[in-house]
This record gives sequence, C-alpha cells and structure tokens, in this order.
Amino acid sequence: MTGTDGRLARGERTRNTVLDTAVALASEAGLDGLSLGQLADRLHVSKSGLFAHWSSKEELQLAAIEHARDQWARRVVGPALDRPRGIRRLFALHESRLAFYSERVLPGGCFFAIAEFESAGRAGTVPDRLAAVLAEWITLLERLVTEAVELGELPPDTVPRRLAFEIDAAGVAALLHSRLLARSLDDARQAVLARLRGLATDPDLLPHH
Amino acid sequence: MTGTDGRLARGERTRNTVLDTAVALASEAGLDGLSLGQLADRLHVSKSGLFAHWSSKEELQLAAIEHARDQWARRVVGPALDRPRGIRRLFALHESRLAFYSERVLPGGCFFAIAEFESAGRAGTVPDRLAAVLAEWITLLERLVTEAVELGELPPDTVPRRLAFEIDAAGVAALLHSRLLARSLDDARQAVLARLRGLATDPDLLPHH
DNA sequence: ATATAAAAAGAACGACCGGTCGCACACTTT
DNA sequence: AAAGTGTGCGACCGGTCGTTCTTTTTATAT
Repeated sequence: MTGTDGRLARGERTRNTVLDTAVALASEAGLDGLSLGQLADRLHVSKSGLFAHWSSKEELQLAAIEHARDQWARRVVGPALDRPRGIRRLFALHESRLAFYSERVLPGGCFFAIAEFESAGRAGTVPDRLAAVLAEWITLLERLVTEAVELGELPPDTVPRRLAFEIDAAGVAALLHSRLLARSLDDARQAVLARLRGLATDPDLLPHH
Repeated sequence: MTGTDGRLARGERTRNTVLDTAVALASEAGLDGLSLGQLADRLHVSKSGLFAHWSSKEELQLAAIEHARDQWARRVVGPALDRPRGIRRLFALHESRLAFYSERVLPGGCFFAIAEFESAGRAGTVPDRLAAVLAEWITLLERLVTEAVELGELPPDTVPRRLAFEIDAAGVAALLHSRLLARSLDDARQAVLARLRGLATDPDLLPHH
C-alpha cells in the first residue's frame, strides 16, 4: 500500500510550519530582513535543515509569497465572497481586511505591504511575483466595484479603478499608522463606509455606523 | 578673526553630503537596510571616516531623520504654505507631496514611509523619533483642515482627523503603488480633488480637473 | 532484517556587518 | 614653534549572513 509516505508527509508538515513562521517574521522585517539563522532558531531547527526543503533563500522567499497569498485568500477574500455580490461584498472585503490587521494575525500586520515597499524599484523574481499578487488584489477590488455598478448599486459613472484605489488606500494607511495612531483602523472603516454610503443607490445595504 | 574654521566648515559640508546620500539610500532600503559600508563606498569615503562624524550607526540614523525632515519641510510643506490659508493650501500640500514623489527626489520615493513600516512595533530611539515626525505631519494636515473649516470653506461638521486621514491615505497608497500602477499618482490627485470639491462650500477655489 | 531515500544536524566557507584602533594630515590656537 | 583639535584613512575585531559539504537519524519498501 502506497500513497501515504510518512516521510513525505512529515516533510510537507515541516514545510508548512516553516512557511508559517517565515511569513510571520517577514511581515515584521520584510523578505530581505528575513534571516535564515533567525528563522531556524525560532523553529528549533538547524539552518542547514532548511536547505533540505529549499535550495536557496530566494526559493524560500517565493514559497513564502505563495503561502502568504493562500493565507490572504482564506482569511480575507474568502469570507467576503460569502456575502451577496455587489456593494455589500465590496465593503465586506474592506472590513475583513481591516479585521485581518486588527486581529494581528501577523505580527507585522501585513506580509505584502512591507514586501512591496521593500522591493519597490528593484528587479528580480521576487519583486515580479509580488507585483503579480498585488495586481491580482487590485483587480479583485475593481471587479467587485464593477459588479456593484452592474447591479445598479453604484452609479453608472463610477470609475472602478479610482474607487478601488480609494478603498485600498484606506486599508494601506490604516495598516501603516496602526501602530501609532490608535484610531487608524476605525478611521479607515468609517471613511470607506461614508464614501460608499454617499455613492450607493440604496445606502441601507450598508451598516449605519 | 574667528568664526570661519576651515576644518569645521569642511566637516559640516561632509556631514551634509553624507546625509544627502544616507537619506537617498535609506529611502530604498530603509534605515536598517542602510549599510555603512555601502554608504561609504557610494561616497568614495572610508567606513571609519563616517565614525569621525557620528559615534554609531544609530546616531547617523537619527541625523538622517532630521535631514529628511528638513528636506520634507523645504520641498513639500514650504511651497504649500505660500498658498492662501484654507482649502487651497490644504490641496496644495497634497499636490506638492505627490510632486515630491513623481519628481523622484528620493530614489525610493519617501524616506519616512519605508522607515515607518520598518520600525513598526519596534522600540527604540529611532522609532520614537520617527513616530514624533509622523505625528507632526498628521497634525499639520489636521490643522489645515481645521483652518479651512474655520474659514467656512469646509462644512462645520467636518471631522478634521478623518479628512486628514483620507488625504494622507491617498498619498501613502500613491507612493506604495507608484512603481507598479502607472496612474496611482494621478488617481491620488483626482480622488482627493473630487473629495474636496464635493465638500467645499465654494468648489471654484479648487482646480477643475 | 535490510536496503533505500527523505529529513535533519553539524561544521566550515567567504563575504559582509557595525565598530575600534592607531596614525597622518590640515588647520587653529597659544 | 609647539600644542591641540577636526578630519579622514587602513587594518583589523567578533559576529552574522547565505551557502555548501559530509554525516547521522528516521521512516518506508522489499
């Protein structure tokens, strides 16, 4: 009987554990600041043991990106997609993003934000992949805006790209200031809520406060 | 006759040159990522020569913060304060910030943004000083909003803290995405312009597009 | 039981990190 | 002229970085 090789299963489990910690550490120090020595120490593992699973730091970084993307899809995008299409789903996405920050799922707040800042202007496989994931996120926001327009919940002259930018901006700033300005997460929620209620053809689809 | 010690003058000149480059490098790699070796190489100077002016990397980091703050005050805040008080000055501040980014004054875009991300959640003299400078910036934005309200150019029920947050958020997101999304700077301008024109008692005080 | 292959440890590498030291030069003060 | 001070260099320190190589442990397959 084959199919469940305990060795492979153990490796898979190890990889997952390592990537969990790697994403958490990188959310604080960035993908560059992430050090294999510190990562190994945190996991009570030898540094060379990591090379049994990834052949270089860059490969581990790329794996961490995919891991963080999965986490984001599961914890932020997933719950929003449970809501009905349109303006409610759009706002729910913004709210679950803010919840991800306020629940401190990652100690640094957000893996992608610091990674994007860090790799701005640089070239390479890692920045390329990060750019692709970011484009995915912006496209998702734009698509939800477009759907709300098509459903008649937002006015037809809405510019999806700009509204998506505005909503994302609130999230980015909330994260950046969350350590310093206590109310930044609440400000980000209220700002987008007020903006969407101002635009919505039926504001009652959204919470009142 | 005293007052012009050639040695002191030379030192002052050197310090300024070093800090210019330090701020530029730190805008890309962050204050942590800033390496004394790379900084010295870029300036065609020996590493130990840097220690003739600052006793540790942390002191150089603190000096770089003050240098970047001066630069920001001169190139962003100063021009805006030439405009008449009120909503025009408020929007001018946003515009000169975006100009600072689009002119690529710093190769990384903004010294403070990456420094703030990097030092989020950490303790120490450097994060403390960065927090103080950020608070200064937010306070300035809030004050300009408040002035516009007092002049009757914005409605009396305006919440200065929230509007300041919204304007800052557009700037932060514009910077973060400027490397990837070509129109992010224009989006940030249009978003704030539309928002302020929507609120203003006299929209003609602001540009039309 | 034994062969096999994945997982992990351990030691060592060259490069770079922030930092220290002594020394030389330029300039001012006495 | 001598002493003192600001500036800057080159050599070097202990430590950490990513990486490589060899060896040992662990679990499956035969």
